[in-house]
Amino acid sequence: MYQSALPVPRSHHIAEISRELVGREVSLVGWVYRKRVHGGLVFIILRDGSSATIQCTIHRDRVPPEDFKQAEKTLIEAAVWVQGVVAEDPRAPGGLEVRTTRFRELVPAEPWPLTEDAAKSVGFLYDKRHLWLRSLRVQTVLRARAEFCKAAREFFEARGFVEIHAPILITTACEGGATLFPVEYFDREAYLTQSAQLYEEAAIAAFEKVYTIGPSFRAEKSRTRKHLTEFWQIEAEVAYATMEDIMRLQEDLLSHLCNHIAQRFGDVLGERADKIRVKPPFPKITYDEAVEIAQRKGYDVSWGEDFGAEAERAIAEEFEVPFFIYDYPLVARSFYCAWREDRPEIALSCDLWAPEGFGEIATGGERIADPEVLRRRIIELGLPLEQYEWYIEIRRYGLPRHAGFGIGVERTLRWMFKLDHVRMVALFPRTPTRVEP
RNA sequence: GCCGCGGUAGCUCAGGGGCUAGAGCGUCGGGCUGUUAACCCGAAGGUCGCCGGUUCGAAUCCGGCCCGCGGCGCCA
Repeated sequence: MYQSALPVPRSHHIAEISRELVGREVSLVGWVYRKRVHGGLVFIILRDGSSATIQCTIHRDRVPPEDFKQAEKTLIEAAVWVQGVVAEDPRAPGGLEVRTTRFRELVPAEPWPLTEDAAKSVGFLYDKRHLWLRSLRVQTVLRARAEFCKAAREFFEARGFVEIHAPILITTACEGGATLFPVEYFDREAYLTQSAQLYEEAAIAAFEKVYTIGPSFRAEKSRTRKHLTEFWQIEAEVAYATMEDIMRLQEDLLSHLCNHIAQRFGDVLGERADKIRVKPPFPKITYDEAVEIAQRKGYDVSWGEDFGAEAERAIAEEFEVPFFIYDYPLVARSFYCAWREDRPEIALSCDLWAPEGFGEIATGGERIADPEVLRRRIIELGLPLEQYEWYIEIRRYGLPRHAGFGIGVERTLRWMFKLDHVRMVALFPRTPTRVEP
């Protein structure tokens, strides 16, 4: 016979408790978020999977003796069951509380290591990330990440894109070879993917429009607030598209994501919700104009180089909404990048930057569609031609001009919520100094 | 990879050649029927990151190493 893992009745989730339930009896299951004992009165702030909390009051003379004893002894993060009557009370946080009639500790907890003092230690919090993610603050960001990806799917599905899942184990480098994580693959060496792009390019000859949401890995020892060694991208690739088309697609996508998050997280975002309610078109400046801004603000950028951290911040501080930088020098871009016919030193490539000093969140552009041009480019850059034969071969069978982009999930959410570090957006962030827990 | 800061109780930190290494929070025991990170009294809790050196004596000084944090570089 089937037996539930929940040995007690549950009538509501905490998020469902409202003034309409005042006077009604409810039974709740959750975790002890805070506990305060006042002799014959115990206050327990309960939270559950609905990411809401409610205060439960347990009076010694209103519950069975054993129930009171359990309430008095239970520790933070123990799983408990509470039955009681919803009451309005100005003394309760949020104005509502549950006047408890029955209490049971379902699963005990040891003393909770994440004390208020522990919050001062970033290293300790990430050491205990498996516990820290129970905090409401972390939950909010992770929930936003889930909504972010859901909204992206809605966006692409409504436009007829096909979702693909590109391989994680690869042998063909997409960016610089030095940044690949090697993996023992039987008697060969393989790598963890840096991007789904090359595989998306193969798939557009089947579906015309594809997208993917998945992980990317970069073996760079970058100690910054915008780098993870394992991060997620939303990538899309479109047949018959130009750089301009792909810029429009990015504007539409990011606007959709921003408005979705602003609507769902208006309460935590406060005034910032309006700030991120952006709409197309976004400002567009050339690389040369970006260099001018940097130089005007006192940062030295020589043509053909990427912007340093300070210059990037300075440029991004000039804007209030996301913006594009296009007409990048070809030397600063990857091997697959197409270029302007009238100015071969200029790539058909653009970056999408978040404003307010945040900087780059997405890169996109048109790819080389001609097999011979691509071959020459690979040779010119000294890349291992044999590994790219399949990638070139796609182009020998009717591959039209096409373009695509990849937008960083963590970086974009970092900007939306104005977070200190991209690692706050990852369930278990991976950085050069951290692969655990 | 470079520069800087740090590692002392479960957590945050103080101490900076010499009695038994301290405080707050948390935990445990006691008290308290309206708290909001409750409060009051008491107690337990330590490989002072690791290795070596100097010294009568090292948590403390010196050298090396490891780890973490912040920034830069690299990079999407």
